[in-house]
Amino acid sequence: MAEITAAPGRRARLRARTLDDLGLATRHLLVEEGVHAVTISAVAATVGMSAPALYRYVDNRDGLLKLASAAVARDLAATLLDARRRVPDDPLVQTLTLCRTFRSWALDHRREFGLLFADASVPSELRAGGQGEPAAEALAWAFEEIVLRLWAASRFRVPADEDLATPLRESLEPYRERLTASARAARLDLGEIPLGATYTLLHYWTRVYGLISMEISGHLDHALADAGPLFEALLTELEVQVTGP
Amino acid sequence: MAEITAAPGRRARLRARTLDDLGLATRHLLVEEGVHAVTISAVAATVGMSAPALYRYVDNRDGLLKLASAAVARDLAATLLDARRRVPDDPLVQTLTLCRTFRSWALDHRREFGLLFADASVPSELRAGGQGEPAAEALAWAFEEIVLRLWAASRFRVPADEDLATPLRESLEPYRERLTASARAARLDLGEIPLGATYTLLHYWTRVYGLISMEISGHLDHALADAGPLFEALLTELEVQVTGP
DNA sequence: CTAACACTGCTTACGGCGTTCACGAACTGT
DNA sequence: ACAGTTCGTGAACGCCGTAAGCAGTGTTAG
Repeated sequence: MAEITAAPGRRARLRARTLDDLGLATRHLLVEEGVHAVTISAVAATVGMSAPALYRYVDNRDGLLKLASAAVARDLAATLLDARRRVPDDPLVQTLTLCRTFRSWALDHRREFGLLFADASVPSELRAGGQGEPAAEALAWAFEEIVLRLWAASRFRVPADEDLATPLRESLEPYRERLTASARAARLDLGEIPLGATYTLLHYWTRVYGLISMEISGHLDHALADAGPLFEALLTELEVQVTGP
Repeated sequence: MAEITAAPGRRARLRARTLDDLGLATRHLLVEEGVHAVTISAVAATVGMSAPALYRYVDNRDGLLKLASAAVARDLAATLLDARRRVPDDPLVQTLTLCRTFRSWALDHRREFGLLFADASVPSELRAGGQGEPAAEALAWAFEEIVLRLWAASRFRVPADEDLATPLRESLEPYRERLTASARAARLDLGEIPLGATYTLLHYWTRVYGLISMEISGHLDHALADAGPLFEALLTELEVQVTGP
């Protein structure tokens, strides 16, 4: 039920509008009052329908969250793309911009951030991208893509293969393949990506993402009033890694 | 209501037993079926009472989670203390042990981990320690304490004050004071803790905690089948930092 | 020892929520 | 104009959290 593929037409457009409205209303409730306030009846009331009517559009309550989630993911993607477009076509600048933009977005959209990345309530079911790609993966790829570009452009220093412990090398191998595939799909020609580069990528991604998510979830509150400077220190480290000491 | 301070006696002991049972039942449901399965009636059924009877022991559904949360926090604390006790009295060894133990515990107790640290559903209300200290803070302090001890013992290299950007220095200052106070409370005499040491502390704590929480919430799945080697690489880095290159 | 009290658990009851269903209204293509 | 699809409604069910009143049973003061 729900999700009927309709031929394009006036009716289909109306349906799409309603779906948008539902996503919007859901998101509004989510932002203003939290996930617990996202209830079928509340959303229905917001868009001016009766509760059961929503079932023409979504399968259940989680469907609403999925809807909002997709909208939020689009919003985040647009924000990141936009920030990147406003900035010189330099991979380093773009990398730093991406990180900073992601952090500000997260700080300005804490509950949406929770919905997309954190919430354990509906785990791994909420998909954002078209092909069923979780938002977190799409975001990771945005980071990976620009850092790979950065690496391709500057060939910054990365650990040599033999400096990586054997189990680490083995666990990175599939990751390198996935990166190579993604890069090819994005028409990025990088030749052979060294394992050290994938390690460095993961290193910074885990730190960037980890720091932001800790900040959002309040796990840094006991130490810092503002995690901004710590985040900037991280970016500086990244910059030094790329431009050399 | 609930939480009546009773004089010690047979009845009080019975009450304590029931509270334990409730925590246990809650935890069982949480682990086996997820947070959503933790419902007043389900817990009541598990312990063989009628649902309203639970209100003699907790204020509401969240009270159950609080109960379980406290039990889980005790369990984690015991696990960590125990692991530390089984290991030589060397700060470096103990630090590494603490980190590894925390990670294994988290992997073995994903839902409990979510309850203690992640869940946005009942945020910042669940307190674990006696004085209303969130579990995350207690855990952070466990890490901080041993690393401070490690620093005191080996005075490993940390960034000089002037190598830290000014805003970072300023944002670390209150943290240093809090650490100094905590250290004093724990009868750890360290003299003046340099800002660089607090930075290094925060650096590794964010990486350790960030990595584990990313692994648990599945945000590394797209890259690694097993984050173990990456985690070990992090610990190696910490070790190198301490013992020197 | 017994009378008053505190504690515990039960039944009953209410309101809110998610969800299903059967019905009618409105729109669509022919 | 008609048959079929789509959309929205009100009624209804079951589950859940929670409140209130009632009835036993341990506890304690006289």
